[in-house]
Amino acid sequence: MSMDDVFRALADPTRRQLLDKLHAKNGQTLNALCAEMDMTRQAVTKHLAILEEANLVTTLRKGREKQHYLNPVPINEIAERWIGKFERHRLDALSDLKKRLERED
Amino acid sequence: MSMDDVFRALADPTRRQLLDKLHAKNGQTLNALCAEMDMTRQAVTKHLAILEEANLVTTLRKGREKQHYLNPVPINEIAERWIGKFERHRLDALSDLKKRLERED
DNA sequence: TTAATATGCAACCATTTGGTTGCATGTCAA
DNA sequence: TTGACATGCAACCAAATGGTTGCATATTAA
Repeated sequence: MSMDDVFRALADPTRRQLLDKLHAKNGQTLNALCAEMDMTRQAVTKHLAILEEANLVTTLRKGREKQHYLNPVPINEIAERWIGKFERHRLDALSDLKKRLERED
Repeated sequence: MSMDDVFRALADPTRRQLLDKLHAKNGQTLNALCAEMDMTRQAVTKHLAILEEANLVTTLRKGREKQHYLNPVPINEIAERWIGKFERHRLDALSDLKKRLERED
């Protein structure tokens, strides 16, 4: 569960897609997460194991099912590494502006 | 310069080390960045190319030298993807507390 | 002009990665 | 109890990754 694992876990688009799925609906089971994924269940299992190793996903066994939960803490720590607090507020303001402008199209 | 490139770039510890070096002192040249790196200059060049591709580093040619600058914008966008604004403030507060406690040791 | 310095390009190689298939185990429900 | 369902484990493979060496190019300074 080192920071190194977090970065490695986030490097793969499939794993980020899994995090997005959990962000949309937390506590999903393996089979649920496999839905609409263009690969085998075993491949998804491997990805989830890497996410769990990185502490980005927590699991809870419920009978024969396994629920998966997103843990946002490590992601926040990434931002803190290279962005000072005030600089971040500035960047957030910029980002907000950009989004507002995009909505006007 | 897609988000995919950003995550891939951050996945390698050597590249994160290069970002740390630039965070400590911006505008360093290739040779300067190679100092104390346990690999050949060519390897470092490749890493910097990947960081540049991801728009995490911007370069400026000065004669025969090439200066490298850190760009924090893409990193901020990572945090925004999975952390809501208010949740982030909560996480920041937690992180601050943790740091304060660590200082007391 | 010429030698030293700073960077660029390309071929090559070992290891890691992301995926597969095949089979095993554990749990629920009829 | 037995079949269906949810997940786990392991061997295998192609492609990507991170590193090397060797040589080329461009700029500065003596």
